[in-house]
Amino acid sequence: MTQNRRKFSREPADARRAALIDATLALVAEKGVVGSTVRAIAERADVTPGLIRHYFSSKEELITAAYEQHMTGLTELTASLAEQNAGTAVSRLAGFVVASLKPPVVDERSVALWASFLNRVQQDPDMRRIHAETYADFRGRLEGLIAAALEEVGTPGTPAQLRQLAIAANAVVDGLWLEGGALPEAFEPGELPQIGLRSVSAITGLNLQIPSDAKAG
Amino acid sequence: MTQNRRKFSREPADARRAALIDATLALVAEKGVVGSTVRAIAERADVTPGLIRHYFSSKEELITAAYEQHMTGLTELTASLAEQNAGTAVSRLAGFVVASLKPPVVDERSVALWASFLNRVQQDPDMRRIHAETYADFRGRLEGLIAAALEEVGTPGTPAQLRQLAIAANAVVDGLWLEGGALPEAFEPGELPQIGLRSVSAITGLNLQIPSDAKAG
DNA sequence: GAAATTATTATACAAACGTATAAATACCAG
DNA sequence: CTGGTATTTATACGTTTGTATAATAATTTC
Repeated sequence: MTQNRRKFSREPADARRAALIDATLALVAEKGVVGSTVRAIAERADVTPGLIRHYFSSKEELITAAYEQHMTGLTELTASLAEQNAGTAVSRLAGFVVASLKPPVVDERSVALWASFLNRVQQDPDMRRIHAETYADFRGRLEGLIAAALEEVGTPGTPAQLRQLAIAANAVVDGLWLEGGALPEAFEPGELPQIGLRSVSAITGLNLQIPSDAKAG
Repeated sequence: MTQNRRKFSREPADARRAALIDATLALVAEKGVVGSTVRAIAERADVTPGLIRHYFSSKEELITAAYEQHMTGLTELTASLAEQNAGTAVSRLAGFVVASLKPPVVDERSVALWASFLNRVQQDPDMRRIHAETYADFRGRLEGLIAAALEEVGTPGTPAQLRQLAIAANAVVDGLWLEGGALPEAFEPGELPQIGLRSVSAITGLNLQIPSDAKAG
């Protein structure tokens, strides 16, 4: 009988960890956390199941790591896409809103991941901490952009006002992001960025121009 | 040896179905769909696992029934709470917004359920149909209320405008609902209805008074 | 180039899963 | 009070689950 033991190569630990996390995110988006079995994750990463326990002491630890990467990655992706819009503070805010409401940020997979992790977020203290931190980070960036834009046009807000404006603007963006990812066929291409800009304009009293690349969607 | 077979009583089919669905929703909110095992659902309903298959031909069918009940129940609950605000069209709109952003509509469990079902919604055609219908129903009610309020104050909107206003208002409400249910400790009591009213006012150009019972939360 | 290291695979195990089927008993009709 | 019915319980089966441990081989070290 020929030996069927499979060939393999030893990868750098960082790359292997990253590959396992990527495979986890891909699978969690499709099947949810409980539906993503260790065996299926290993198969997606082209690795045998045992290896997962060499890098993560339990499935739970892998899930937590994947969640943290997804959430921080989402904010960083949005911020980096928004940075293309230099210039005035108002245009930076507009760029941030638009970036939040276009692909690749608006995406079925991203929303699916967010939803799949929510149960754990509500029950596991570590997950809840990550959620609170990433939510505060995103809303904080938005609040900073709004504050700068209001100052720029000569109508600065009080801290209490800024807090409420940030919560409201964040809610519009989150709501549109969610619905765009959950039910894409309900919206015309480019509709979400447009509505997002109008809404944040109305809420803040700013006049957010539609950036030239806002149509893509 | 004494017989340990448990006592039971034969319940009306409707009541039994309802009890099984209630148990399913309670468990799905905590553990997600896959994490809600048939055995655990049966235990929560104080029944043995086999009985579930007497009322539902598979776990999937039970899950679908539970989802439909949850989503239609949520919209009906909101609408019935909002009906207390009779009077002008503007106040009816305000009442609807406030009802959407207070308990019992804003609730960790409700948001958990929404999130838990999303995966199935994205992959199962039946679930997706239910999702699209309930989303369209909720947004449609909002659009009707906005249309009536705008007419009332003498500034009616075009269909295209009404559509965009409804999407935007729905996004604010959904975003606030979601964040209030996902991270309750991030908001002051009564903050969500207040911000919701201000935001929808800004978006629609209407002046939504704060109903007298908007403070509770 | 031989030896040591450890990343990776292979195998095993008890527990839990959805579902199928058979046995029992609460309730209704007479 | 006595059957008949079908709701409900009990048991069983084959898979799949997360995890633990032992065997192997790719790579590094000297």
